[in-house]
This record gives sequence, structure tokens and C-alpha cells, in this order.
Amino acid sequence: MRPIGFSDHDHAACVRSTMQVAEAQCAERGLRLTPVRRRALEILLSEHRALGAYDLLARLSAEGLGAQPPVAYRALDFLVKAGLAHKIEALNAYVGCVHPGEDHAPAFLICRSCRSVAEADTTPNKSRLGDAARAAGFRIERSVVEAEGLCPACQEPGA
Amino acid sequence: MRPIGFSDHDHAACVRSTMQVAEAQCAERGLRLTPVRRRALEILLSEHRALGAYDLLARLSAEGLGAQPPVAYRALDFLVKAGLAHKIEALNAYVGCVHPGEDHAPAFLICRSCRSVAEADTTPNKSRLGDAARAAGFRIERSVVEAEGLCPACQEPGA
DNA sequence: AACACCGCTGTTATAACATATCAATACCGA
DNA sequence: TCGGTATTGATATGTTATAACAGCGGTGTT
Repeated sequence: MRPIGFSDHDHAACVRSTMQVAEAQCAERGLRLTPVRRRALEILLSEHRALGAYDLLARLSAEGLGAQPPVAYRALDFLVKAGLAHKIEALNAYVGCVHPGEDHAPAFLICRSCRSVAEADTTPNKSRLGDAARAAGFRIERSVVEAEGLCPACQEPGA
Repeated sequence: MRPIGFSDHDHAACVRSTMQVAEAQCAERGLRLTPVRRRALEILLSEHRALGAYDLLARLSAEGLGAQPPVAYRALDFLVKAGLAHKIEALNAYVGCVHPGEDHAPAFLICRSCRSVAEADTTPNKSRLGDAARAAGFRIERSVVEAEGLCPACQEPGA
């Protein structure tokens, strides 16, 4: 079982460029990417995997950035509201967003073996669910689309 | 704000017939719909709303059907595995299934105001996410599709 | 400078959701 | 009736998340 995402890439560069975009986003929108928030995002981005709030908290507190749950949850709230991270509802865990800024309705492929997460996009209103919503007169504000299964690496026999 | 589902119907009959189908299902598949499980399902079906495990537990224990969390969680596990109830991941809560037996990949419309839940169906493999999964070589085993928003009743001005 | 304001952080406590474990009991087929 | 398996009862604990309030630090105003 390989621990990293579904496709190989220069991950250090991936994190760096995403952080730059995130910073630009925050500057543009007048949001403050404070040290705790910045570091939390870096930690989330450092793997394409879902991390629990308490896992994040452990890493933050190892660096002296706050030791109590609210620290982690406040950072996560900020990042999620800013569109810089997403919550994986099926795992009660969090991932860094790989293309922040673009206002999107994310959809996730989640490996149940290695917890890797790949992010795709959806168009909720074009789906069968969108049809059902229109028929019922329901107004969709937020959508959660998550598929659990096995990533390519974890499907390999000896993996 | 009206507390019940999106469309009016004879709810007593709705519950009765769903229970009959559930019983038939269990008989057919050799599953035991014990008193706790039966009552848990009735409680879930009694409203088209998501109920927390501890809400369910409170109602069960008021009837002398067990007072500790495992009682509720075991009943819920059974019902979910049997396809008689579903977990709403976005709420960490549970709803009775309105058409048990049909092996389905459920999708939900969840009102954030009154917690009503309507159940639709999806075809995960036909969606954009299904396309993404195929392209990535990801094998989908389970999908979570939930849309949060406002139901028709809760959209009404004075509701 | 003094001040009020506001967003962020630190801290304590607790709420809400979920499971591990082990003993006791009920059901069912051989 | 026996023996295995599923279910229930009970205690304890683990995991996820938030409420509440005090203090800090920057900003803008007077």
C-alpha cells in the first residue's frame, strides 16, 4: 500500500504553489492567514490525505502552535470557509484544497485503505439529485459528494 | 416552518407499509427484526427527519428498551447494514429508508432548517465523479451524496 | 496619547458522537 | 438436550466538536 495520492507528481512544488495561491487569495479578499492558519494549511497540503482535527492539533502543538482543540477547529473553520480546505464528512476529517479560489462544489474519491483523497468537481444542479431537487422545490445550498473505495495503488495484489 | 417532509401524504399508512416491507425483507433474508430493532425503525420512520443516535436512544429508553449508547448504535448498525435505514454523514444522524429492499445508492436532500430529509437515488457510475473515478483507476464501493439547503416549506417568507 | 473596537488566541470545561470489552441470555439447528 | 451463534446488558472509554470567557494586539478615531 502506497501512502500518497493517486498520481505521482512533484509534491513539494505542488504544496508551494498551492500555498502561494492561498496567500494571494487571502490578500485579495482581506482574510488574515495567520501563523496557525498558515501552518495548518501546510500540514493539510503536505499529504493528499484526510487528517482528523486532533491529528492536526497534535502536529500544531508539537510546534508550539496551541495545544487545545479549539485551536485546530478554529483554523479548520477558517480554511474551510475560505475555500482553502474541505471537510470529508464520511471520515470527519479534513483535506487541503488543491485548487483554491475557484468557487467550486467539490467531489471526492476517498481510499478506505490509505485515506488518500482525490478531488474532482461536480455540478450539483446538473445531476439526478439536481433534477430531484427542482422537482421537489428544494433549494440546494451546499452539496456533499464523496465516493469511498480503493485507489489504484491499494488495488494491487501485493500492495 | 413546518416540521414534516417535503410533500404531504398519509404518514401513518406510509410508516405501516414500510414496516411491512421491512419485515418481509428480514424474513426473506433470515435477518432478525428484534423488538429493539423494530421499534428503532418505527421511530426513525415516524418522521422523515434525521435523528441522532442519542435522540433515538432517549426514545427507546423511555420505553424501557435499553438505556446505553451501544443499544442505539447496534440497532442502527443493523438497520443500516440491512438497508432499512441510512446514515446522513453531513449530520451524523440517521433516517429510515423509504423504499427498503431495492438495492440502492441513496442521495439525500436535507433541509438545514427543519432537518427534513428526502431520499432520491443516484447512479454513481454515471456521474461526473464516476468518470473521474474511471479515469483515475479508482474503484468506487460506496457513495455519499447529500445536498443541504431549504425545503419548500422553509423557503416560505413567514415560515 | 488615550480610547474603543474588533478579530484572533489561550484556556477551561463540557457536549455530542461512537466503540471496545466482557458477561449473560435467547434462539436455533443438530 | 446440547452446543454454537446472535443478541442484549452494562461499564468504561475513545473520538469529534463546541461553548464561554479572558486576554492580546492591531487599527482607526479623537
